[in-house]
Amino acid sequence: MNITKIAQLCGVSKTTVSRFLNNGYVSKENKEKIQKVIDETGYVPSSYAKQLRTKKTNLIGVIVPKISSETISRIVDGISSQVNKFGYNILLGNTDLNIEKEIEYLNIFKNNQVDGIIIVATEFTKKHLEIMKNIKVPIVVVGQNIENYSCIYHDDYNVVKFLVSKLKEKNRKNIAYIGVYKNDKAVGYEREKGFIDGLLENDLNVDYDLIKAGDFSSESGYKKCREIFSLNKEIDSIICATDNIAMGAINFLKEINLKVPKDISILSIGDSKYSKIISPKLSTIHYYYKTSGIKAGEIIIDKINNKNDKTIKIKLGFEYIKRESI
Amino acid sequence: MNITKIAQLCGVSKTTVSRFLNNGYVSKENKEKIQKVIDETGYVPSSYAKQLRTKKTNLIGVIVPKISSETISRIVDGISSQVNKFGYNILLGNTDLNIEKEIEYLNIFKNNQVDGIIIVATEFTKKHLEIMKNIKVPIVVVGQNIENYSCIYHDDYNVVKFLVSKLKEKNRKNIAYIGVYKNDKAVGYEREKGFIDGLLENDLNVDYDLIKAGDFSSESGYKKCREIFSLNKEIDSIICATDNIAMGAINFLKEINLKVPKDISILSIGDSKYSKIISPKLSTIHYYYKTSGIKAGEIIIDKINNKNDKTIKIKLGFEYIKRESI
DNA sequence: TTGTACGCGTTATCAT
DNA sequence: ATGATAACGCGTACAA
Repeated sequence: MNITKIAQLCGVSKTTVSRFLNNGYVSKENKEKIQKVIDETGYVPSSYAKQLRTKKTNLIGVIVPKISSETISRIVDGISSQVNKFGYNILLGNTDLNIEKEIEYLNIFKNNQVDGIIIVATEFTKKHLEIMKNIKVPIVVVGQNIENYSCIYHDDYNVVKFLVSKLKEKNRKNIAYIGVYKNDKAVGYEREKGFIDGLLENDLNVDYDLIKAGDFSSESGYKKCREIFSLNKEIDSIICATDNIAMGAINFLKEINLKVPKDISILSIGDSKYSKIISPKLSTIHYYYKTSGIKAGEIIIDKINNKNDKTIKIKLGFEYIKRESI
Repeated sequence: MNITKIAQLCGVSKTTVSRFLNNGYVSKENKEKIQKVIDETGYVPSSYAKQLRTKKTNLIGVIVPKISSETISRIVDGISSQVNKFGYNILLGNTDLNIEKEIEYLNIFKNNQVDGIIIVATEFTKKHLEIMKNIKVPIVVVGQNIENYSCIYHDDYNVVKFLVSKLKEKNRKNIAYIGVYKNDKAVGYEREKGFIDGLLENDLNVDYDLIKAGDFSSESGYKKCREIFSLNKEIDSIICATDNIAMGAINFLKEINLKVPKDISILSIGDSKYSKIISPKLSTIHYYYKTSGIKAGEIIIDKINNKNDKTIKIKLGFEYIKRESI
């Protein structure tokens, strides 16, 4: 079934049917006639023919490192709810933390196939930027601030500085840090930098032995915590780059019979669903992940519809959630 | 840039370029020439023109109730990893638990736009089935067994029966159950039915006061647990339909100073990332969510490529993960 | 091995 | 208010 056949069944030209479908001027008579035939036949216009003609797909390409992560899936949730309102759908590029696949998806989305791209990446290499430069559709970056691109990100650097000051308030002075590898710019690099500068600003000693980096898992938190305590140094608190890491660390502390928060204070970032369920409940930072997805959706649609070429930067705030671990 | 211009730049016909792109016979000379021009220009064939011509989009429509859920995102992860291997991508339909949107997405995906549909729904209404009947592309259902459709699902009914027998082994006799509303066929209906039949098979008394249904949140688990204990009945164990619910229940038990597993045994289903982090670590059922996504991907691609019309049913097994809560 | 000519289903242009 | 016709960019019979 196609527009020509519908036109024949109605005894009108396909131009009229097309006008009917796209809200052009059609006589009442014909409107009714066409609607009836469409209902009877269950006709749906071919999206690819339409795309070929209009150069629009109503698709947003969303590139993410790992869809099965609470953080990422909340961002995607936000993007999806926002762009759906405007009739857009999501073409999902799940890269499984594989940088090659990120590049691959950028290439797939290049030129056509999608009307805009939202990318949530941990690391932007030269290769990324080179390809992105040659992409004609608008691009929005979520999670970090990349020069010359519209970005939605959190203030990772200052958040950790803030956490250090919270510990200082409680008179904690021997603070360890468990983060992630630094090629992750936001979670790895920025947060660790915030930690070190936070110590300096609060006149605390920077002991690089107490700064560890692993991956995003709770297992990593557990291991790194063990490493820290094997040094036999005095430690009264730990800042963890993510809730997951904090949970692993707490598990290790339980094993060596240290009480949180009496013996050791723990602070982390994420406010994950489980941070308020576990015991002790985590004192953590709430980040607006879903909001960041919504904002990214807003911006990309503005760029698409209004050919808005401005580079927009949105630094989202944060909320300190005090619970039991401090 | 299009195929005609590339052809001009190479001094060949566009047919030759098309053949080059689709692995047809082209002389070595021309192959090199064309490759060079493509590299220089960064040409990427127009996907919509190709789709219009071939009637293939290489897109799989994936409809899910909520992408920001550990269970769902693991399924999507599996689908994505599998279909990517065959050059397919995912068009994501996130319905935010809104049945109307499920119907909407089915309509969007109808006829064209995608080559196949994978749907993860909690409830299949008549309206769903009516639309699905009229969809020409293959459909695979994940999470429950729907007549006449290929399905990947878990054995929810027998899993809960199994859990009841585990409690019986430990001589627990007063078992409560916290589940979810029964219009969710798999998690709501099947699991609760398994619970009741499990009691009967083990010669245990069925007390409907001790069977509660809420939503999927830990808050619901907390509330329902409180309701159960407000009855002042003897209770020595609780089976929870999900890990989340179990975590909420455990939090309530802590508040009334009941020890898990000494006073109360807890069993649940899901083996979520956090079930092994919290204290006490949950004894739970491992479900193969990612695998179910992979299988769904396998089947849909088989259906697409081989026009395989058989209805395939896969009931996945489960694994009992004994930890500390029993 | 290569090229010509046509058609996929739609929308845009221009006349009427 | 309506219709004839071209064009979007590609793949593919068919002929050479």
